[in-house]
Amino acid sequence: MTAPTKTAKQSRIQRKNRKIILEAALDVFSAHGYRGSTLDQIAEQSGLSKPNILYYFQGKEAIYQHLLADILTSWLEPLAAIDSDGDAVEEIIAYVKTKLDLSQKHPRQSRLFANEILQGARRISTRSQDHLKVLVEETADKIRAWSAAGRLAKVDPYHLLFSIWASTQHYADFESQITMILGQDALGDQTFAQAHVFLDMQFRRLLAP
Amino acid sequence: MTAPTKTAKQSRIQRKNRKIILEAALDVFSAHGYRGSTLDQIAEQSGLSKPNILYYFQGKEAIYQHLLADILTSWLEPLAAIDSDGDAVEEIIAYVKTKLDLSQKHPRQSRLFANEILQGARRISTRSQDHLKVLVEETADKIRAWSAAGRLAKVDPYHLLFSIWASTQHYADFESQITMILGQDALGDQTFAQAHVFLDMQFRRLLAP
DNA sequence: GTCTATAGTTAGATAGAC
DNA sequence: GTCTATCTAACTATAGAC
Repeated sequence: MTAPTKTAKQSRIQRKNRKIILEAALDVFSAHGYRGSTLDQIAEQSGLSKPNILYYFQGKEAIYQHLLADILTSWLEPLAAIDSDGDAVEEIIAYVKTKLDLSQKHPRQSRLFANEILQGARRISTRSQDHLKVLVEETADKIRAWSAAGRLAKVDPYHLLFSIWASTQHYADFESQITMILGQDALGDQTFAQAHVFLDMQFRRLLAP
Repeated sequence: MTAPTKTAKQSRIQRKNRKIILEAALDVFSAHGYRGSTLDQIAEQSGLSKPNILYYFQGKEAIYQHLLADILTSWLEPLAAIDSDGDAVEEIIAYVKTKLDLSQKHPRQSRLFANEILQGARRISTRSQDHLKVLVEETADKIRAWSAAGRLAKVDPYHLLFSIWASTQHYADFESQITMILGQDALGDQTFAQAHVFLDMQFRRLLAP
């Protein structure tokens, strides 16, 4: 009778069903966006009934918010991991590779996030937005320090980050266009290996001091 | 009584109202995606009534398809304009600038297109998809020829195009994230000038033979 | 060519039996 | 915990008066 909440202790079956629902919802939301997705689709994809889904989550928005929060966290982690004491070029090149790997392994998360940003980021809390901004600011400071120390070419730190995000996430977000061009069975290990070679070269040439 | 079609002769008032509707629809579709947009929103934005809109267009999908076709055309034009007899690096650098300018001047078109690709390009006709593929293939040939002639660094032509598309369209498609980071009044001439300096440097360093 | 009224669907969410 | 049945709201589209 009492609906489980995020903080309450959960039984094994509760955890399992919540996980099933979130997995199905990630499929649906990433493919159709928030408004384009329906509880019916999530119900069918998960194998649970619609009322049953609403027993585990307060509503459509609550499911979406849960997914979005998880994605934001995994999105920000690699940024914070950039080590200002490490080798400048190698740190950034490693960040590029991490982001590209995320695009390959978690394309649905990338697409859900892209959908959200594309439509104005209305559903991202001010709290999360501020968190993102602070982390970017700290990263920009690291990059500026490296540039000033002559360990990195003099580049605008913000536009460098935009370029890295854009060119790595592109492989997840624009997957349908890439398969349109490279062929149906495109986005396998081989294509990502080629992408890695290309991006590695692009950013090494750009960043060499 | 007889609804105007695309091919039929149109009166001045018909052309004017169709234009008003398409302009309003571009606002709405680019901000909310296809499913997230309603005829009510387009009606309010255009100042026309909902039935009146359906007098000029067969339905919601027809309006969207009209916009999408226009966007695909303007998207492909600059690709075809790359001149294989021109200076290799300068031709590609000019293409980068053209794409960046398109992002600044037509962000709504870019976002509508990004929404469409992101959600699987379901509404782009096979005809248009083939057209895109052929044009990309021709451009890849030009790039390979330049590389073979030593006028361009040896780079994978497809991943070069992906990188250019991603990094230029990013300024339109991820506008809400950019303003989140750079501040509310970010996407003006100054930011685009900085982006141009950055991308110019990035692709010159990459492409120098 | 434009309007009001409304038909016909589909959506999110709830009630209450089991 | 899970189900069937249902409420209410929103949406696309059409009918028919003016």
